[in-house]
Amino acid sequence: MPRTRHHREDSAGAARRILDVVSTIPSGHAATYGQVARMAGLPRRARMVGAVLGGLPDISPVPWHRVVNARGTISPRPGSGPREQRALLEREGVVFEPDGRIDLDRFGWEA
DNA sequence: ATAATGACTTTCA
DNA sequence: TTGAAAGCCATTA
Repeated sequence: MPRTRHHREDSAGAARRILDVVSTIPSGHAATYGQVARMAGLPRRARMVGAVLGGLPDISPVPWHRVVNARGTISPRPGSGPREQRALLEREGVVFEPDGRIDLDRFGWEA
């Protein structure tokens, strides 16, 4: 393993912890990127959570669809991802308001 | 080493 | 409540 002097850990370790947290989000609920980052011990790294999820293979056991942004909406991105995400969440009983947001007070994950 | 990016978040008018 | 701006940080170029 290459030594990256003065770092607490490598990105692989961080990614692993992020995915561990995401894997813990219960069906029918959603957590925010920032929340996942904090719970993974990586405060202020919401963007990294998005990057890690974006790197998941098409078929993955990780419930990536249960992660939304702080506004309670599905973060836009090119491709069919957003549509698929909403479908998966609705399939679990998560309700979307007409403005495309979900009520985090109701469906947010409280660990 | 500098600059641009982006599945983000917080602040402010 | 809303949109713009600024803040943030690892990754890429």
